[in-house]
Amino acid sequence: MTTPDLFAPEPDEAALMAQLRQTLHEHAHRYYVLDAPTIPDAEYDRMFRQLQALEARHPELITPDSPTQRVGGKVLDQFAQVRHALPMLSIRTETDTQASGAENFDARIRRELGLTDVDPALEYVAEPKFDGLAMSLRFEHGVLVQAATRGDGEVGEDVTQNSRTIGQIPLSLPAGVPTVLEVRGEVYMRRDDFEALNDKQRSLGQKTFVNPRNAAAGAVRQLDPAIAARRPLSFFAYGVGEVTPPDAGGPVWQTHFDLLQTLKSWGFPVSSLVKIVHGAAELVAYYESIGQQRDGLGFDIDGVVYKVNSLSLQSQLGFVTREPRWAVAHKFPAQEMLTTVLAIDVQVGRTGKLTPVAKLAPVFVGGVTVTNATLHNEDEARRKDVRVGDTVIVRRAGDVIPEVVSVLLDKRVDDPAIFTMPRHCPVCGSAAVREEGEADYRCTGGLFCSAQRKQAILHFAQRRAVEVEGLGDKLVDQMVDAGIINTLPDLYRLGFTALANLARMAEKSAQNILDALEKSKQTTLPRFLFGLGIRHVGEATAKALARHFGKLDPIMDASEEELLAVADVGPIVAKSIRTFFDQAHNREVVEQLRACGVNWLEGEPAPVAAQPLSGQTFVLTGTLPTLGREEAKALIEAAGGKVAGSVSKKTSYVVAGAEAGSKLDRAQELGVAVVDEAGLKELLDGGA
DNA sequence: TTACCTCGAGCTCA
DNA sequence: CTCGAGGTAA
Repeated sequence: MTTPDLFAPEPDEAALMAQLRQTLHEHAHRYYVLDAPTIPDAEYDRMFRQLQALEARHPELITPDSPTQRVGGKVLDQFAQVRHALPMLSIRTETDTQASGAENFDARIRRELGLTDVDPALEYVAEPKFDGLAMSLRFEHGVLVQAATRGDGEVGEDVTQNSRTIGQIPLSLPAGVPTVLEVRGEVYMRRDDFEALNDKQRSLGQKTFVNPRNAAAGAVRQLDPAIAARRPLSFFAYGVGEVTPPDAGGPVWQTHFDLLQTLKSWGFPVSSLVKIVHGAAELVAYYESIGQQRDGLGFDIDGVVYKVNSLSLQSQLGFVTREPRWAVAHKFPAQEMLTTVLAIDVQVGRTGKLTPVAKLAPVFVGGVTVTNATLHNEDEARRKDVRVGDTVIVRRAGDVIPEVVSVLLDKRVDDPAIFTMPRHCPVCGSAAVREEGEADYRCTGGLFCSAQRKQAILHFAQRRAVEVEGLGDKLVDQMVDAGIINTLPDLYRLGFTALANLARMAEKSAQNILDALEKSKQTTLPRFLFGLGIRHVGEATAKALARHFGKLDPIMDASEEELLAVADVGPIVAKSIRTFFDQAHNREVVEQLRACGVNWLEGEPAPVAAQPLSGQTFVLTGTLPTLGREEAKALIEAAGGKVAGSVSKKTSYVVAGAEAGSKLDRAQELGVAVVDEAGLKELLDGGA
């Protein structure tokens, strides 16, 4: 034998380390997930320190799944982007927040599956909808390698380091798990942990969090994992993403419930409130039962989720665009609170639209402090009859936008004046008029109105338009108020001194703005078009116009008829574009911007794509053998056709499926051509 | 719409 | 220390 290398680990040290890791994993699972520790904390700490000591001596033996690695991460300077192997889809929300809303889901599923009343009740899994943030955990060969936020569903942020600090997330899985396993679930904060955290924050003189969800979201977004580790987070698994079985064999699970049970056996926390239920009545009962338990749960939920249990039925049901047809989120009714109306302000938008906004005494509703609620327009304000001084019920509708539900009339005092929209713009004093058939009043001041000028500049400078980095609303306010900017081209004529004279604008900031302006000159036609702020021309239309014409001048000179030839441009949009470029001052702005050096690469007009169905109108009736209604509609529209709701002389074809109704009779009366699904497919292929 | 985190930079006071 | 901008999330 040669002289032993003094620094090599003894064989039994390596084994001891492996064994410590294993034991610590087991106890961590009992402690964090099962909430039933079997050894004293001190004993756990002793083993943990022993492993730490061994790892300090043999850093090469540290494994990424070692319990000591939960807090070892380094401070990041930003989160990396991660593309999800399988997109993280969103779940459709049932709009009816009565318990009976659950029946809609059951009815929809039965209809999609072609079941009748005599067929037996369907099996569902019902689970609470946790109020936290969605997370996807990727395990390869049983080791946690990546954790990502949901992002836009396709691409999220890599928050692996922070996820490792969450005790309930296993770092390694038992042998025999799939080689690739993505577990999806919700990171959240328990209410008691949230309270304790806020107590601690208070005692440290640091700011407290408004609600558990925001505290959890904040923790996950920490660049320093050491801070994240001090925020007590929890996790519930509710599904999977990519799964590659070791043997690459057939389906791993038959039902969603099996899947959850397996995840549980592998060490993931799965809610004990997850239940198998049958048929509409049990869905309703589940919703009611969870609603009653809600306050006592120890964590926040905002509803329940129903899923079809059978995975084969799930795949049979498939997806509508990005949402699975086999699941639905059923939220509890939005929380409502009483507050008073302090004032009704009128805001002026970019297009001059006047919007009444109720200024409210601050109330805490559904986790946030609400102080504003839009009243949309005069009719809406009158319909609700909101007046200054009124006591009103507010809620957060559809999750986010605060809404005045109603006025408590018996609490009204002094008979305040009915709200009327001012006939003059509150900012510039120009006449405000309401066109025939329109709901909105508009300030007629145009660019004379400083509010509209500000909005126009902000719109032009935003990221999705020409992007002037660092130019936000406060700065635009200052510049317009100081009179150093009036029109868009003025932006590019700004001098350093004029800028540097503004508040909080010293040399460095002024130079940054000038650099950003210089950079923004090189842009693209769609961005520029969008940035002009032509009514009804959003990003999509700007792109379509740019693609169709290739250059700006032909767009400025196009007749309404020529504009109508652009995909998705109808008479209203065409007229709006024409009106915009008919105004001399708008053309002047464009010329001056070009003269200031704003430029883009112009292209060639795109040949009008051969659209096999353009100009033709279809009406769908009955159930088609393979295509869903939405799918058929999308296919027809993609081929340039239109789908109408009822049959008339102008209808080109009626597409009839099984159990076609009166529309088929009407087609025959009018002599409209009738085709089946196969016939439709031929038409779709026809010109392609 | 509100809340959170992060960054760069200006302001304020020692 | 404070502010504004910019990003993310629900």
